[in-house]
Amino acid sequence: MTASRVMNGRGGASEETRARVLAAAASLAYRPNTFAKGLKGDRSYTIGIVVPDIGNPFFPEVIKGAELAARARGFTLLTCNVVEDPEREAEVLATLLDRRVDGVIVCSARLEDKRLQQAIEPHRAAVLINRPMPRRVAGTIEIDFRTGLAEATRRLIARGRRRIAYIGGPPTSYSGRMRRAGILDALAEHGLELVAEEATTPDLEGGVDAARRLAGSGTTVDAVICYNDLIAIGALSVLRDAGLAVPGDIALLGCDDILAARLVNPPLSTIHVAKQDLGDAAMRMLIDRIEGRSLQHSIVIEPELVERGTT
Amino acid sequence: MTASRVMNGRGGASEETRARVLAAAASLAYRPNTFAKGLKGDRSYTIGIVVPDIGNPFFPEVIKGAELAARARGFTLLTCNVVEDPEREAEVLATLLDRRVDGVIVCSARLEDKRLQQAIEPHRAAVLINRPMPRRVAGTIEIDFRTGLAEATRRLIARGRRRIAYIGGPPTSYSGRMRRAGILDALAEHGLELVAEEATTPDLEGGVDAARRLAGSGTTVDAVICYNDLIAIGALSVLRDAGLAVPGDIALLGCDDILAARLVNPPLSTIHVAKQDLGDAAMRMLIDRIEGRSLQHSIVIEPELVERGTT
DNA sequence: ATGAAAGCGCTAACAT
DNA sequence: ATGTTAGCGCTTTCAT
Repeated sequence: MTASRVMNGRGGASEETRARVLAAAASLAYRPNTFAKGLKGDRSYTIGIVVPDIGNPFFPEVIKGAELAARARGFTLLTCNVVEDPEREAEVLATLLDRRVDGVIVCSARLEDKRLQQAIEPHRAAVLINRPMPRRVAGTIEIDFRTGLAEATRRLIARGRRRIAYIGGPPTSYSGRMRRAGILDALAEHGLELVAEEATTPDLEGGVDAARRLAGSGTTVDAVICYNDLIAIGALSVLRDAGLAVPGDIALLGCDDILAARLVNPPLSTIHVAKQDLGDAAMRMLIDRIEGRSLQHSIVIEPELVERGTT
Repeated sequence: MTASRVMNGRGGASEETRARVLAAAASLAYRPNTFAKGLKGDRSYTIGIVVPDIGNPFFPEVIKGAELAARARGFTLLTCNVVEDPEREAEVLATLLDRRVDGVIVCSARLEDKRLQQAIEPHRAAVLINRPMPRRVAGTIEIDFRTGLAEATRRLIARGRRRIAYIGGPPTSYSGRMRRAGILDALAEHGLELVAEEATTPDLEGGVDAARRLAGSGTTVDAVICYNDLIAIGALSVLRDAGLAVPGDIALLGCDDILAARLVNPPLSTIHVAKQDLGDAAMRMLIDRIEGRSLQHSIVIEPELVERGTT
């Protein structure tokens, strides 16, 4: 017991005893056993973070932000990759529960509402990124894509674009629906509608496929808005191969502002999201919830249009 | 005890008892306590993976490969980001030990040999990616950058390049030293030497800085080989801004073959590394070591030159 | 200031 | 086929 007190800096031990304990610990290369600590105590100082695909450059940045914030407060991160599969998401959330994590952050959850709520409720605390949820169940950090995309679409219209197409991402993505809604909002203000629409996987190949389908459909289009930058970059290569000028013939807009966006030619116009800040904010909110001070339930981050060479 | 037997599928329980236990477990939403399991047993079915920077697109791919392999065998991954700091690396390896992971994979370790060995030895099993180590201490997966870069340099020389510069990465990177050695090997075969050399951080900004220093030094150069693609892409933008033609005036070669490499303009010639395979191979080797069947100690993967538009 | 007892949830070893 | 005992390493509670 005395040793325990000394090792945890609880005081209540004479200076001499303290020194002896510390010396013994050092000579034995003592390290506390996390399992024993966790078995008794009700805290594991571990947090789970779930992302749809770590291979998508958006998420490592979020993880990085979250990890830095976690570490600063003495928490370790358990990163779980779901590979875009809702089943895996449920599975992973259960595993995290078994591991007695103190809380979970779920990025862009792919599970439908009811099952998501079921998977999350048993957790002591949770924060969702880009997905609404009753405050009792989870805190939320939302990027206001609806406003962001409405704004961007208005800009496109102001530049004379009328025949706008949308290439969407996973059907289960809440933020994807918001992006689409924002576009429709702006379009409606001008009595316009989407002239074409495709849905695809949120990666380069998905962009290539969708752009090909779009080109094959014969619909004339003067702007394409994409669910994310990866899709936009894939589409860009198809447009270029088809001999279309970007932005001369067709304007192109991505979303996320990943590293590659400014490297392609022409550099991709996109909607910038502060990815590390997102992870940082989520982690702070989660730790607040874990520690019982639930200051705020919902944070909304405004994304920012970055016009580069494709609009 | 009977419940334990049923839950672990150990048999030795009547069909009727089994059903009752399972029913009770379901109605209680029973989930085993990982800490209690871990406290008793000597296995946690958790593996730690340490990377220098999760923000560098190379590593998420490795993690993805490792995670897929781990999950297939019932292990969970603990991902740790070191942000290029050797101290953090030692710290993280100790934390992983506290968490009683069954083993660790360390990617491109930044710690110097002695401390690295000390940090790794107490672990039950370890595999290092791109760093040699005595077989008793850790298994290794190595990409043969020396041969790869020698080959690539020979190709550059064959194309008439003579004034070759190298922009290196972190001084503590073993694989960086191998890359450099490969270049020197090929150069020496033709009685050549490096005409200039810079070292920098392995990211876009590092590439920009180093290329500026190179340009400012006044040395004429007709080819630049870079530690990785990120540096090469940063350098590319500087060269372009300086009005230099790539590859007309200067050839440029990266390393890793990250996604962005084929997206820049002109597309970057680079040395392709099978990143997911790397993670997969490391995880298999680690699990073999954990389970006592240490089939092989060292795997060498040959990288492959991909010539695109910058050479 | 120090220590003894008990228990967290699980399983290996040993009965019955 | 089923149950009992004990102990993994730690901390909380209650003495001394």
